[in-house]
Amino acid sequence: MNKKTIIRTLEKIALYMELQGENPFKVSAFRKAAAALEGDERSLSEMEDVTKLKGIGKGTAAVIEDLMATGESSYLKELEEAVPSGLLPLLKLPGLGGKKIAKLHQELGIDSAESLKAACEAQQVRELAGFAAKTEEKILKELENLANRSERLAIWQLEPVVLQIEALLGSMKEVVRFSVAGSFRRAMETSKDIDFIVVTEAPATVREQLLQELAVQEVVAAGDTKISVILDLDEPVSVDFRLVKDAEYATALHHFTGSKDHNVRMRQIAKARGEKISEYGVEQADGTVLTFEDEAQFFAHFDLPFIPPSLRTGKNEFDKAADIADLVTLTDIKADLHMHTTWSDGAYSVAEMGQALMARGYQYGVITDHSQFLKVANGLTPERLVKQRAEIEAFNQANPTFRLYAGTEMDILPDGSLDFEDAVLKELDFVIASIHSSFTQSQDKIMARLLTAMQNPYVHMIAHPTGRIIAEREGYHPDMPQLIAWAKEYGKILELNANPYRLDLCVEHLEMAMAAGVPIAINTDAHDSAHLRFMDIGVRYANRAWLKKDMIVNTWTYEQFEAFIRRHK
DNA sequence: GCCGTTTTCGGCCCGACTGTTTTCAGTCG
Repeated sequence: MNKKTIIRTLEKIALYMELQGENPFKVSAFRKAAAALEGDERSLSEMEDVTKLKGIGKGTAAVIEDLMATGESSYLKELEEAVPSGLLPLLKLPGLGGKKIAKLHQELGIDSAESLKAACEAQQVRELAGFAAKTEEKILKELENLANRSERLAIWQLEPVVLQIEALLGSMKEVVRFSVAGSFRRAMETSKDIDFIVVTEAPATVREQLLQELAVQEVVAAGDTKISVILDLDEPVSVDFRLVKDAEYATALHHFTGSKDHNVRMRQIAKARGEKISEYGVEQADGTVLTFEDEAQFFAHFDLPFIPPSLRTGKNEFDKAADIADLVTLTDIKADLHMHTTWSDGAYSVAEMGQALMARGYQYGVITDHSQFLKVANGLTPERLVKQRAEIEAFNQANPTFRLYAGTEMDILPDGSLDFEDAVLKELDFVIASIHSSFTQSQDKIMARLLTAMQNPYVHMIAHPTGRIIAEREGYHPDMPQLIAWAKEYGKILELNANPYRLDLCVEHLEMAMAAGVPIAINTDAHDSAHLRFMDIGVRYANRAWLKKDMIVNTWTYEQFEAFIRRHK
């Protein structure tokens, strides 16, 4: 019996109890027990007594023991017999929670979306106490939506929308300051919607402008403090705007950045001190409300360091607060080691990319166009590589305060060989090896290809090591513990590709790499100078894995980096 | 169901909103 199964079982029990209209605190006790197991890094066999964990008591421990002894939970079985599984999807309907669904089941025998639809159409639902015609109509409408509603949207779908809205808010003179919040700010791979905190003294004007300027498909709510719209883009995107006063900015931003679990923990901390946190401020025992200039001051009030948004999981950020100082921030980044130019499939020249790197305040960077195998990307032959190097050197001559290196993103070919001979690689400053083809090969073959690259003395880094695209493509499933072991053995860098399409390595793999002491490079894989902005996403994503900054290659100084790339020469 | 340096009973994060009621329960983020 593994830990994940136990966690899932406890969560499933909570779900079924919810559908019985069970006491919400009892339901949340099972969720807390699951979270307690998840938050503990030890395996089950390493814990002698689970009830020692905060959040696990007699009841939940009994379920765990049952699972360990028999492989299943008799309690869950009872619940499954009592509650039709067809009710589970109904929890996804906005406006319906456990209590109402329990009532529909008990009073009308509803056991599925189909029977709920029939009952609404027969106008039986409006007869129940607590329900009426409006609720019935809403349920019918949401049942329609349930079928064709798109799930969470990927970060690469949301990022351009966020950028566009930021430009709009930045152009509005009534807007004092603003920030994106929610799960996007926490660098989650997918989000249900986008949240913005907007400071203004003229909410009505801002509201009208937003509704006018945005591609609004549907206005869900448009009050003085909250505007909620669905935008008509490639996919419909829900966006919430919270309009607040300047003094409320920090606490509102914190509140709407979440996560929910993080907020719960913060409020418990406040409560223990006789204070009360809300989005409007921190209420003192005497009733006065404190507000803060920014989130850092808000955290400082509770004797906490600034907790970066992507760490706000409610799981371990309070226990590991002392480690936050070791984490990377955008200002630590001194370079970008993976980018393309017009020599292959990029949109800007070598000089333009170099200028863009300098404009970001970096010390160095590497041009890494594709190699000859990638014909669709106009990959470079050895001859063109030589010509490109001359152009890079010319840039360096003209810009002595910055250093642009000549590199390549070389394909690892389907047959396991590398796209350039050692004689070619030897002449390059920095060599990235990556897989862009034959993703469906067996894991053995994929690993054999990666091993060739690992063993080549001129290769410095493996880019986007799994080949995944978020919510689109799983990639080629390398044996990650093995790959990380090789990286350690052969002294290679593994990439955190910061392009929001990829975020590869993922959080879990980054944690494994860091535990093994393998250096990571956060790179944008820019095909356009504007893509250099993805570094921000990469840094926030790296925080989620608690990557220490001295393990991150592109926080190194020019001298440190130089020493690393020259070590075999 | 879980928890306790105000505690073994009484509270468990907080506030807005909606739709139902006519003062509030349920849902949501």
